[in-house]
Amino acid sequence: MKGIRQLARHLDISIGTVSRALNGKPDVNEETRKRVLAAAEELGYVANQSGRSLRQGTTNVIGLMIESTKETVENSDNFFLGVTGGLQSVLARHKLDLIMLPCPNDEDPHEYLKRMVARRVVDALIISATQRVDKRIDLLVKAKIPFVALGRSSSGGSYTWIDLDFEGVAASAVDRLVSKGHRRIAIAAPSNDINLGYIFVDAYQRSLERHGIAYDPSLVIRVKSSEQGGYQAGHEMLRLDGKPTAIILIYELMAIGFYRRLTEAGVVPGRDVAVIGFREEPRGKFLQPSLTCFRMSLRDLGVELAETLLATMPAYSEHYPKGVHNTIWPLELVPGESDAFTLAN
Amino acid sequence: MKGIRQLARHLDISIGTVSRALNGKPDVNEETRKRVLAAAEELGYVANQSGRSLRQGTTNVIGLMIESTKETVENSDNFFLGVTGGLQSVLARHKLDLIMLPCPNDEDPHEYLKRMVARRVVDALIISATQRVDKRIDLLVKAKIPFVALGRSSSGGSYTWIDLDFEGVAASAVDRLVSKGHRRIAIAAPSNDINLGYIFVDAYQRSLERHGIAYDPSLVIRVKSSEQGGYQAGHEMLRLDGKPTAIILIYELMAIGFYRRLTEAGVVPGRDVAVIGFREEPRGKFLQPSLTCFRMSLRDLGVELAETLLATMPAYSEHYPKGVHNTIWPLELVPGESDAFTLAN
DNA sequence: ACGCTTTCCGGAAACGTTTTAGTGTGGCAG
DNA sequence: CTGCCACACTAAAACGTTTCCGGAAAGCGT
Repeated sequence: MKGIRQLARHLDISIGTVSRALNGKPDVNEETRKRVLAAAEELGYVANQSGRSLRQGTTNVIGLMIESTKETVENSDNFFLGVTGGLQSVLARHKLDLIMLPCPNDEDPHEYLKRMVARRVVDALIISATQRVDKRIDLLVKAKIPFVALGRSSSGGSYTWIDLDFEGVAASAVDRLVSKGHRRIAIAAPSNDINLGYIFVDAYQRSLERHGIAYDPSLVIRVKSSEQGGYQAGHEMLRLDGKPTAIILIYELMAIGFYRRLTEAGVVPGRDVAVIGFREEPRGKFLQPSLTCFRMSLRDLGVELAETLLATMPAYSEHYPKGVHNTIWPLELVPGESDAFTLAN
Repeated sequence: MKGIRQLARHLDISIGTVSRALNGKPDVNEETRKRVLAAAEELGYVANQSGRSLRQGTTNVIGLMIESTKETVENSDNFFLGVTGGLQSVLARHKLDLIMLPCPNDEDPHEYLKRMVARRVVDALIISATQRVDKRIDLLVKAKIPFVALGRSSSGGSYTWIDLDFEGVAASAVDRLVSKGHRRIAIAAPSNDINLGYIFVDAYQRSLERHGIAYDPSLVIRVKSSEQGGYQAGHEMLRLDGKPTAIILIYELMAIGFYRRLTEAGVVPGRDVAVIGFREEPRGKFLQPSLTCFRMSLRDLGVELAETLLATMPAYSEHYPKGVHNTIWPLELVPGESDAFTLAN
């Protein structure tokens, strides 16, 4: 277990042969290979990663960069853990390991990523929480590190990303509300620079206009994507002139605070105002009335992410269609009672 | 940026000197050091981690192993992300990076850990979700990898761990309920092998007996630590002979389902039965009535974890008290309305 | 017997870094 | 002048692995 040399000596065989045997290379007798494998198992030998990485210039590790800002901590809940399941199921087939790289919240994500890239600790990366213009993308493109962004940025350049189908979700939500007679539909969007908020609101605007409803900027409420933000959204909505009869909440978590503020004001969600949330959360079930929202499989998203990532890695491009992929990930409507409120018209 | 050799050539200096200059070693002229540092910055040179690790047998990386089983995904929510903040703030001072190692849910955690250890990809480890008897601990002890377990096991052997103060929490909860006149107090504990459940129930039993209340095993309800589990717990509690007047829920998340089942039966939490939860969750606020529970700072726990871990690492023992540490982490009671129900007696 | 191919294996170089041992210079005390 | 030391540096070894290259042995057709 000191290294391959010990193993080779123990077998009275050259280390080159041992290495080839272990790595499934040709040019080694099947009989010998069996002996080597057995001995490795018995002595508990596993190749030292540093030595291997140094030699072949590859680490066989994929990094998933996540940010542990207070907001992410409060919101993302099971999101990343859910995605890793699907990721790993694909990566394992190629003997790739996944590690999560949590960016310290007192460090600039861009600097952090630069450090990780320079140290060559991963072969490829998945970045998340993509900003509207995200310097990390230029960095990775320039460094020629294969990567896929979970969430598209708005900066130019061609790179691989996967993003949720905000357009589809916004259209579906607006269509549903309009079909119930609503014309003044508000939307609560996150106030930070995550690109999601902008794309979502754009799609919301287009959907409205498709129904011949003029876009009213005062109906776009920008708040923190948190429970408090939802409360705030409820507060602001109640103060609006020409009160909206429906609202779309981009983060499901907002619904908690939103309901609370409405209840305080004696307004009943689902009866006096129609509410649609966005991403389903397992623990959203408690909400009364149940929230109409959109569901996706985190595991499947992980699988898609892994396959898309492998496609960007030259070493694996034989199995996966090479090139730049831009994928829109669909979600499915989960009807609830929160948008039961219907306007006669 | 091809490597230290390029940098050395560019400076017309030997690579040994460059290395010493960059690493703050003595035997290098201050003038030279400045030149080297400037050139490294300018050319964007960062040492290749594999080369360095290979040479010095150390990776400067700390691993936090987490399990992404379905249960963990549903429950752990922001727990790990919250802890990483504190962890990193300490580790960064020693130029140590933190990575999270998510164990694939189709792989045995013990095997996974063995692989990671053998590959020598981290210098030290934090393991979590400690089992009642946990093979991982023997493995790490035997391999002489510095580690700290988040959660103690019940197997023998001396190793460093940090665990939550279940004894204190159980005693505090029982005392509080007893002082409100309750004598039949149920407890909902997780049905898996996580050691937490056992320790908690033991402490619950001792607390009861301290008040002269006989321990009744039928009041211990073992369910999944999830929302469904809470529903199940509510169901079982309603069926018990000699209905309990109070209950302790080990996972806050259980409260969602528990409330739901009670509501279905027309039983009002806080009025007809006293409920105390365990660990506060940011998104528990929605519960009506608000749940009496226990709070701790995840960030502070992370700091403690990091310092304890460093104490187990020989290379850092100068700054931290060396040796085996066993720490009990306190929590603070957060009074709510869920245990307002008081028995006259 | 000869040449050719195939099969299997050993030797050695290479990856990028840190660290040890050694070298040359100059200053200073004797 | 000689010996000694401190200083700043160079050269080279070492870490553990993979992979390239060459060569021995065996099989096979002529």
